[in-house]
Amino acid sequence: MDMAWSQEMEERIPHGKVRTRFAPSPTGYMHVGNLRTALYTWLIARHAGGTFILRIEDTDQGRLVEGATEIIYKTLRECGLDWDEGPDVGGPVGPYIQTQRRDLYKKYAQLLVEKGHAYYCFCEKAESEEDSGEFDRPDDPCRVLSPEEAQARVAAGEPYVIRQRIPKEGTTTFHDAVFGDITVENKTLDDQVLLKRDGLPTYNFANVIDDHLMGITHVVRGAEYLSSAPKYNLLYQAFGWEIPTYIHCASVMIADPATGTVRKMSKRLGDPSYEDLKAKGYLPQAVVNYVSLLGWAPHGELSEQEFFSMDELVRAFELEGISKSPSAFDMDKLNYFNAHYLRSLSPEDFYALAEPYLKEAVRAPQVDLKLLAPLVQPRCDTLLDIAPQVDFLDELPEYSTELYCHKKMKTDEANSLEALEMTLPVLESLTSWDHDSIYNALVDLAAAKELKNGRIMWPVRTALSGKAVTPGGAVELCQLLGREESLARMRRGMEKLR
RNA sequence: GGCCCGUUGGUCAAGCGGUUAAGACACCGCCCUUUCACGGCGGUAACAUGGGUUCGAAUCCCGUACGGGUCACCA
Repeated sequence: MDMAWSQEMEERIPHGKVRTRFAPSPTGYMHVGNLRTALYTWLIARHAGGTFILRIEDTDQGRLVEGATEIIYKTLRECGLDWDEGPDVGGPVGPYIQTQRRDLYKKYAQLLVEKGHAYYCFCEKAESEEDSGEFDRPDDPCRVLSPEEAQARVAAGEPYVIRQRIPKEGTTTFHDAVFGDITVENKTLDDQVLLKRDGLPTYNFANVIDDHLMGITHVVRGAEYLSSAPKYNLLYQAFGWEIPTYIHCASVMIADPATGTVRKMSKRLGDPSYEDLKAKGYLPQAVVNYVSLLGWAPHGELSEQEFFSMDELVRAFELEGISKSPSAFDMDKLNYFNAHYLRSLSPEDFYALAEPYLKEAVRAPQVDLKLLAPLVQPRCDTLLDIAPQVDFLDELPEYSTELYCHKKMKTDEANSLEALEMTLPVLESLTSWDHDSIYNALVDLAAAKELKNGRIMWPVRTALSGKAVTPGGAVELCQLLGREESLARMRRGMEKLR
């Protein structure tokens, strides 16, 4: 057989540098667990000054989702995970979409058949009902077909798959950078399908072929693939190829309030995708930073650091820090990270992000959103927290006069009315409506009456907002609402208290 | 069920034979303060379990329990 094609492919493989790949299936939104895998894969490449490749694994024609590839691109871009080679940017070992590599897999599968490490199978598609309760698979009769007979049936046009021929005896050991050496008995491995009836490769086969032909040095993936790793080794050995470094990452779990336990994250059960989190007002940097620490921890002197810029992450990321045990995604902690990133933003940057949310929530024309933004900035976990804090600016809500009673401020309904009555004329006579003028007027009034500031401030704030909690206090609210609206709301408060 | 993997506070986790077993989130308390936040200070809380090995074990070995993964012509 002419093996020139094989030689040719080999020659395209880049050597000498770390090369990693993220290889998602375009089957929908990007899951938080996928994002973490992508991040670790990218970090390993960047840390080593290597190459990061994007490959689209679309061999399951039945599960393709329209637009999913674009979502993958968008998510990676927003998270700062740039790729050096991929479907859109090309590269030396393309194409980077598996369905465009179709013929390749078939050739390699046939090569394996010739070498005796695989065989044609003409059996009907096995029923794979998980609850069949049957775990033992009978020997495949096609395994013992003579090559001649198999060839003849193929030539006759009979549909077939190609299966890997796993040795019945012995053991296979593989090495994983996270889990160490793992040995299994070959008899526990089944003759997995390599090439499907439709001529496309299975995930397990396409991975080995592509990872080799693309010169991948470090294979990063979820621990759910740990048990198929021995079969990969057998495949690499059958081809005589060098085995890449495996890096299996334990699953990302999520608390299940229904059962009070944790379970593996799943999109099907409504667990958060990157898109979901973004829609819920989380920042990409916060998500990336938080996710980086889910199953990895920096070592040495960095072990107490939790906030990392991308550059810092690239420098700090070491395989040794990857955890063997699954970790639970914790919304509280994500909130903490998001709040931190939100607060770290410059006023300008925060305003740019918050503006659409502020505009949506506040229509009153006199409210200066640039004044409002810094007040809400330290009070938000997510951008979605903005609206409910500022809704009172448009319209004074109905409220109970009990709001005027505050133990620590020593206020009650009676003395609040008095406070408002004495404050109103002071504010009415104010010639300038800026922060300092208002503040000084109120503080001076309190001093003149020998009252604690709170005795004045609390009633004013309450009258202006009708809420127990507001961004900013009495002075800030006066500023935001403007003179007329502020005075009107104070009069309204006095009416209610009388 | 077979095989494989895992197990430090509620959660993320440091630790890699000798520590008062870090730190963070959450929770609680105090301080700051014109509310609430922010910020500061402090507190509650952990090595699944039983055997070894060792002068000494959260760290090494074995068993048990519990949890997870896998056993598709899905990835």
